[in-house]
Amino acid sequence: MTPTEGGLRARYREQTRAEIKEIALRQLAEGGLAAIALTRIAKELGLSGPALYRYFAGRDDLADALIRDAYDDLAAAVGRAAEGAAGLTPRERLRAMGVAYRAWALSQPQRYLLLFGSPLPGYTAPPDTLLRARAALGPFLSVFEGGRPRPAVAPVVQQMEAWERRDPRVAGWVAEYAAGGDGCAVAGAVMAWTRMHGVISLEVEGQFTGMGHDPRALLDAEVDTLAETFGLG
Amino acid sequence: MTPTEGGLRARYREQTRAEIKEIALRQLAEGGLAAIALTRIAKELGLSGPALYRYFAGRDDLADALIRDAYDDLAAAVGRAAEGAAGLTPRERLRAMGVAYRAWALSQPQRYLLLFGSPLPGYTAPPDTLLRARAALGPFLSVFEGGRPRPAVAPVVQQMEAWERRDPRVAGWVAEYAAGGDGCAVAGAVMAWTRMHGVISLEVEGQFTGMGHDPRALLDAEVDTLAETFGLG
DNA sequence: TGTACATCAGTGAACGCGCGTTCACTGATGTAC
DNA sequence: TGTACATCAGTGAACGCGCGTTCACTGATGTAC
Repeated sequence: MTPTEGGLRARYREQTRAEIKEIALRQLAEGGLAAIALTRIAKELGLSGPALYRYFAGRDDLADALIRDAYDDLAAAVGRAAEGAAGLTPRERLRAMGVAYRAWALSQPQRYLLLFGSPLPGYTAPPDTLLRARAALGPFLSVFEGGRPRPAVAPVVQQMEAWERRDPRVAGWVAEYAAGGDGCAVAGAVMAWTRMHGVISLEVEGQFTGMGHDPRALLDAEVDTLAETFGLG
Repeated sequence: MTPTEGGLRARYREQTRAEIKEIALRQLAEGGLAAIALTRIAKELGLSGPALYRYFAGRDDLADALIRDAYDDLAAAVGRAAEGAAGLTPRERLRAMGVAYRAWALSQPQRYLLLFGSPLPGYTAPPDTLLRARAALGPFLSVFEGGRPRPAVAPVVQQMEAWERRDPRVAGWVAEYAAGGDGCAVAGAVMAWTRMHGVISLEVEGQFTGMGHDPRALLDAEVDTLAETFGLG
């Protein structure tokens, strides 16, 4: 008998799974991915170590779940920002989404690094994370739709167009977020991603310590110059 | 008696230190920072574990040395690229240095992540790494010297100017690489850094897997648009 | 409504692992007179 | 040139640590007739 849909057991089970992930997130925040230890999670929950294997197949399985949740959470945060700026100009929407992206990262640095920091050698994320990552980037597509990119980024735009023609899943992804999307939309979204990551990851890692600038101003500059490069209004 | 300058013992000592770092670098390349283990280094060297404590005060001390070396190596690579492109236009020099920076990172990904990847919680790099990091960024200063930055980056330029006025060590740093350097030079160098890091770190971590673009083209686009933004020739 | 059975959550003991680091020591190498 | 001594490299044993994971098990909870 698989546990009934809304049965008591099934509900308790989901609740315990959630508690486990919650404690794991706290350990992650305090000491990074390496600090997540099933043994200590169990102790904190008042359970014995092996009990956790009722809820997760092992350490990697737990890590998978955390990564999935984090991508979905980030995608939701970016999505909310996009909705909130729905009526504004592309440039303003881009800025709002960039701010939301950064705020998400700063509020939980280790969780950001879980997604975009150094990968743990020997651990490979599950394949469906690719889709979740694209969902987080999706709202950026619509910003760059119909832009007039400058010649300097033309090669990237062309490569993205070719990619979209080649891979139907990509075309589907673009269509979902930007009905008339083209290579320009993909190129813009990817470049927004790399630029935000460049600033935010260094900030989150503390590499800006002792430097005389406001990281937020740096991010704004990146966003604005990107809007210029892609000819956004 | 401290070991004589060029004495036999001192030379052997330096040689063994170098061998230890060499093996540690190999372990780093294979499994990241977490994979560096004194025990296994000793075994590979044919020594007992405690023997390593003659050469390094402990694991953190060894990590310090690796980080110092890596920064110096990166700075040398960038410096060579700068020298090789000495006579060219600022835009061409920037591109040459960007290519060298990326090549260094790709040729030894884990070493790049040692410098710019997720920091190991609990470990703090020694203070002098700040100077070494600036040395690696130094050659970029001269590229942006005398540029005409667009309004979108004006806030960053102003912040950098204020920083330069406030902190004499920064002024010294700038003077060393760009005699007539100003806030524009610092802003350009920092933005070059964050943009390169954005592209290169994601590439090195494998985040571009399955995507339809050439990372090199992406880096070129970043470099070219940056040259435009700062009004380089 | 009661009973027999399957399914589940959780336990305690144990395995095996590699790690960083300290300690008291031995023997070789260099140095000072 | 020889001798006494300080300094160094390196050893082997040991400590203490926490980890992931497997296993056989007990008892409670749900389910089917």
